[in-house]
Amino acid sequence: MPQTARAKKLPRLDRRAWIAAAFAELAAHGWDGVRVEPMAAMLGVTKGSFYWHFADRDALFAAMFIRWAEGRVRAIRNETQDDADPRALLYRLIDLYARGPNAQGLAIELSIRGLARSDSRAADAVAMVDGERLARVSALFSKLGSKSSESEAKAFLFYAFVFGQSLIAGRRDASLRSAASELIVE
Amino acid sequence: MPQTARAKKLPRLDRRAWIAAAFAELAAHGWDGVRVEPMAAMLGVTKGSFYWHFADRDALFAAMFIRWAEGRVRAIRNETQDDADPRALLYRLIDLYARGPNAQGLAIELSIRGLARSDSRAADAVAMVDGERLARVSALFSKLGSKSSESEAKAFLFYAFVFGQSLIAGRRDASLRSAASELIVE
DNA sequence: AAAATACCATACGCTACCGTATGGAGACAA
DNA sequence: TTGTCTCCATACGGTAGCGTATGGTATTTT
Repeated sequence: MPQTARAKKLPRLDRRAWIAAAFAELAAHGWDGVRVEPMAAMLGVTKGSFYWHFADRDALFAAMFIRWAEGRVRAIRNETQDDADPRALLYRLIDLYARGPNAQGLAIELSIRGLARSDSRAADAVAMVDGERLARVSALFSKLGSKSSESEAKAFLFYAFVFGQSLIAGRRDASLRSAASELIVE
Repeated sequence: MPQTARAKKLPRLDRRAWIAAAFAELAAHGWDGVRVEPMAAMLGVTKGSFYWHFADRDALFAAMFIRWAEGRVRAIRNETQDDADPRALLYRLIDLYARGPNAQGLAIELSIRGLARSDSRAADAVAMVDGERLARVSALFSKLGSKSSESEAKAFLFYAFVFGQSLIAGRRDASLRSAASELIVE
């Protein structure tokens, strides 16, 4: 019997497709959701596909760490490249990480940071991303007139706030958030 | 044959013992680690014990949410009750949540906050805790001379920083942390 | 066209748990 | 002592998912 091609047009999958699906599940249900067989069903294939592209489930995780780190580093570079007003850029960054549209990316970030406490590869990935982000934001504060040491402290405060704020309370209080933002940027 | 009492003296377990063990596993391996049979083995009993004290695994989770919320509310009340210098109290709170000894409690907190995005009971628990914490810290800033609205914003910033800082980087930079702390408390 | 290669289906064994059913063992009361 | 109640052991059936083995189809290469 024919192997029941899953969509007539059979768009063979590659690693990227699997990784993308894995990130979607990670955002929706955490690491518990990233399971081979259910994902295969959603993609309309079987495990056979997965185990051709990846050695095992752990190899998928490793690939996710690397892809996430690369993507985040590229993102922060783009977001801080245009030389607009540094102050406006900072506010834009806060919005970028706090607002609704990025809820998925935020969930992914928090999940990876959660794993980083026990998985060294995940820890390496967040260290890389944090290093780049802190350096970029620190540079912005320097442009605003802070000394080197002070701009580093402000950058640390800035990012700690951005992520901490995402952990606290429902996103009901946008006014509280903006008020707190002003306290940082001055 | 005798039922091989697990320690000669057989200290029967109660709900509290199970919940305590569950929190230990949660801190160490996340929600994935909170599993009935492995925990029973560590406690030196069998599942029979668990399913006598709890209806199922989900009932354990529910109990953990409640216990955690109650404990955290009690804790923040104790920590802000003595009327020492508000400024010193704020610095002490930062240390309390950031330093090493509380790594376990922090891991638990982050795990629960992670679940809160999909579990409404967990979300209720963190909402209760956040409400109490923000109220208490807001009161401290008010004592320092801030207006009502401003002290709320500062409390929000304060707690966002405290938790965000725990997510960022290894705890290598204590100096960065203290410098950022001063930026908040002034 | 034939052969090699890339990608996937099918089927299987295996382990780790969940939850249930039932029957004790030990304490405490009558 | 005899019952009753609390707490746990043992044993079982069931499911979900991991990884493997093997063969089949489509696609590219020669």
